[in-house]
Amino acid sequence: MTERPARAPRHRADAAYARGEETRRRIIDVALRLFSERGFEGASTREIAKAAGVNAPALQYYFDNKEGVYRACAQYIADSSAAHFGPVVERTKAVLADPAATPDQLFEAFGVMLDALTDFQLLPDDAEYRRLFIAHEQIGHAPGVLFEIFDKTLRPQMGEMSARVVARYCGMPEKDPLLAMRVMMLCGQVMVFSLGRRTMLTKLGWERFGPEEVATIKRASREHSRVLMDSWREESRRAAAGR
Amino acid sequence: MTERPARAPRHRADAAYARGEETRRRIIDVALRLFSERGFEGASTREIAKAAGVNAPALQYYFDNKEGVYRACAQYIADSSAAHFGPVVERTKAVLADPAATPDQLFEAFGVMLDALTDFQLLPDDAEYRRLFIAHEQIGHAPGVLFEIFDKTLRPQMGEMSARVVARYCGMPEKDPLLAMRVMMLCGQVMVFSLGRRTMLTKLGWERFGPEEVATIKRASREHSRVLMDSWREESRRAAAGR
DNA sequence: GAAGATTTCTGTCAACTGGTATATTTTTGA
DNA sequence: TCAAAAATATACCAGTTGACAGAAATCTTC
Repeated sequence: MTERPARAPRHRADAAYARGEETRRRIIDVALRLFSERGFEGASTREIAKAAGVNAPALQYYFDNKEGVYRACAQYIADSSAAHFGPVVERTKAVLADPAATPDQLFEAFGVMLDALTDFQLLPDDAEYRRLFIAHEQIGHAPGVLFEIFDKTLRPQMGEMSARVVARYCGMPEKDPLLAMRVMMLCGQVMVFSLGRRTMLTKLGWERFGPEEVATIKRASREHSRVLMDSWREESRRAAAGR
Repeated sequence: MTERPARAPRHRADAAYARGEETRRRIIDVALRLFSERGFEGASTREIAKAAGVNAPALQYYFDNKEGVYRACAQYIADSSAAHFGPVVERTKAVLADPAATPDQLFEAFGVMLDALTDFQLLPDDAEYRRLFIAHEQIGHAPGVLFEIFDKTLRPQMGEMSARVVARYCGMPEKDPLLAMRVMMLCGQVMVFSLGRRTMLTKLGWERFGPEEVATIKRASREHSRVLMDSWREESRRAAAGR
């Protein structure tokens, strides 16, 4: 492998030559939609270029190649996701830092994370694009760029926070593999609406996941979580007493 | 639209000319794998033909066109799925037909359905292909052939059976939309392992869903279902008493 | 206002796609 | 054994794809 040859100059993010940055954003916007709808291979560079109002070689110019365009889209999603979950994670962190946190506070912290997950997957307009984009990666039908980013930051954070908060609520050890699975299954109740979107909508006779539907899901998932977490708590208590 | 022109003769399923049936099966085998891995558009007819040891026009000969090949694959999955779930549905039907069925029997009937779902999605070797094939349809990245078939038979059957059995266990009306959502979320606990396969494996630090892992999931999902269904039952009882 | 960097455009390429027409070989049944 | 049916093979088509080279236009800076 030799060094990357001196090629066409990359664009500048300065205020100067701002036009480039503008079209760059426009390309990402359009590409995000098309990659989501048709997958990495299904979306053609020409189509992206046309929809963005530029011509084909512009993609090479701004992103080197098709995968570069995809990579930029993934980064965009990662950034917006981090912005969405950041505050929630901080909130949970604060609750966990308080050694006198009540069970209700602990449960509420988990509930807020669950709500954030629900909103993220079902509510906003661009949730649909995110969902599809992720789905394509999940079936290996696209470079796993977004997954890589997620696996490094967001997922571990969210995973650890929820595990810790549930562990403390139930009096279980934080590293228990059973705990991890249980937490996953709690999240699964919500995630299934996103991952199995089509199935869920037809089965429930819903048109879409509007605000009311999402509220219903949130309520149910909280109730279920409360019931299950209470039962785990009771179980831990009995185990501790019987020891 | 004029009538279909008299084209190349279709193959015969007789014992006579059995070789054709053989290669037909071989093509479906290979196509199933490739469609699952790369999606409808991602899998090229030439590649399928080559992997099946035939040449390109053979696909036209046996299945008219690419979508025909896909359709045959979907039908194959649908058939094998029906074979998998048929006995379970019958079993539940029998329990429901017994007016003296005990709560334990009712719960067990639901548990068996949940187990079947888990096995179906996680265990067998070709579960992976089925899963991916379905996933591609779920993101609209393939003709919705399999979904159509499923929506007509399997899904309504499984859905109605599980709803009825849970309703009777909990003393809820069968048509309650809340019930439908609750049952979905119960199934979601299991489905999330299949739909979000990659995420789940990395989060739990598992290599694959082997027999032990599946057993663990089954045990947990049954416990959760029992706890939740009991709580719903209690809720119905209270509602009936307080009325 | 010119030099130089940045951005956009035209034209072209080889590779691959699904599909077709048509010829050849194999198998069957009388 | 031999004609018809079935199965396989050869050669080709028009359309699309990602990528590239290089010219042209636009903007910054001095």
